[in-house]
Amino acid sequence: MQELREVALFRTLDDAGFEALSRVAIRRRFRKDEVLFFEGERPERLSVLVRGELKLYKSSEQYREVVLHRFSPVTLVAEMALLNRIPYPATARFETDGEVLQIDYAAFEKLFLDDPRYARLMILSLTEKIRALEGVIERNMIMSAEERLLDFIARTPERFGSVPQYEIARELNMAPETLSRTLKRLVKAGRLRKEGERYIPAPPEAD
Amino acid sequence: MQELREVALFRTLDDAGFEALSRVAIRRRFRKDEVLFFEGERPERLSVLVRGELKLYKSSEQYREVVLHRFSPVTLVAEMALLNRIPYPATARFETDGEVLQIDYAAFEKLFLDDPRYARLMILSLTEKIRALEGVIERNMIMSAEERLLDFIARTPERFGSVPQYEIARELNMAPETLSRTLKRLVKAGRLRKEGERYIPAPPEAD
DNA sequence: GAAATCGGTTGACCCGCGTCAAGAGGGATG
DNA sequence: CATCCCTCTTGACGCGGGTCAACCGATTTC
Repeated sequence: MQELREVALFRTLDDAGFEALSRVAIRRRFRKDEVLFFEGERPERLSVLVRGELKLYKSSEQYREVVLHRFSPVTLVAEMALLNRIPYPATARFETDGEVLQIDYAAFEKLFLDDPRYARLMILSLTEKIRALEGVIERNMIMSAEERLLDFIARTPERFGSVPQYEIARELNMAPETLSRTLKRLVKAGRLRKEGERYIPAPPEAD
Repeated sequence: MQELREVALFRTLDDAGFEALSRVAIRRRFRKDEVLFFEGERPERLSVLVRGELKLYKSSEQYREVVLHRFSPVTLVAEMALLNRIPYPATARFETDGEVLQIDYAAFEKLFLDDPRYARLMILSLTEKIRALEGVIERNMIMSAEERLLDFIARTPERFGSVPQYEIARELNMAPETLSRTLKRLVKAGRLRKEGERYIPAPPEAD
């Protein structure tokens, strides 16, 4: 249960509180592609991701899928729904094998709701989620595929070459074909340079 | 300054606190189309909308525009940015003439940060914003124009007739032409019935 | 009563991007 | 060496929805 110590929220606990928390926490294992919870389900427990990659996404009958978050350990998952006792607004699915620790709501409430430090941390965690959602909107509704790609290369140039392109395409929410075409177009327009597997942004100067 | 009493957050204040708040609050008037703050600007003050309609939106050079919120009085605006001292992630522009009360950050901090009730209310306000953002994502990325329209009619059928259609189109984030065409298509397909100015959902039964 | 205005409709067209299908290169494996 | 299998590329095509422009009533204004 040592992983619990890594969650900022739980650092507010004294040893007795932590002891109590450990007693009620349940460890659950998941395989790749298994679902932690579905959109619309009612949350019963607080989940803490301690191993594996977890994807939180919305989807429709029309097969569209929008990834709201990709969680890496160690982090709280979907505390918003739990706090408000509302159905999960999205589905969480493991992208690798993974593990969560779950704490039932009653215990969670007893341990935290009266602790003033808890509130500060919860506010922090919530503002993080707001920023993440704003990022999703920014990237998927404001930016074109081309802008998204340039932004991605500027932020994490090392991903090219270390990971297959279809993987990058998924992260960028575009078809692999679109990625390939966009790369080619940008190189031809002189806005990117190809160096081996990598692509680096070219300054907008004529030579 | 009586409007301040209407904000949930400020109800936590005792009379002395409220008195102090009133002394530091500044009232500012805005005309339609004026900007309260721009995306990227650093927040200095907490703004409370007390009159008029305020639109919070993101936009890009490619002229795309996504409305994150439409605020009606009385409500806090963009407290997230202020809390985290980060630049505003979006632009706020008045859609009608309006007024805000502004409280500078130092005063705000002094009055609230130590009040435990404040934290609960701030958490509430933040979770509201998260839900709103999730709604934006749901409506604009998951739903098609048709689904958005049906959803809108199901929720607020009375808007048709009481407001021009181009207005409704803007709320639904689609061109007026698209709205007109979609309405026509749905009526022809028997999924909507037109009653005067109104449209009502038709059950999916053949007669 | 003619002209202007305004909201809504309709057709033509375009753009971004997804999907489908057919290669093209390059390791691994027989 | 030949054959798979992967990943990436390329072309053809389609779909949703935006934009432009013309047009159609219904009111208002002169």
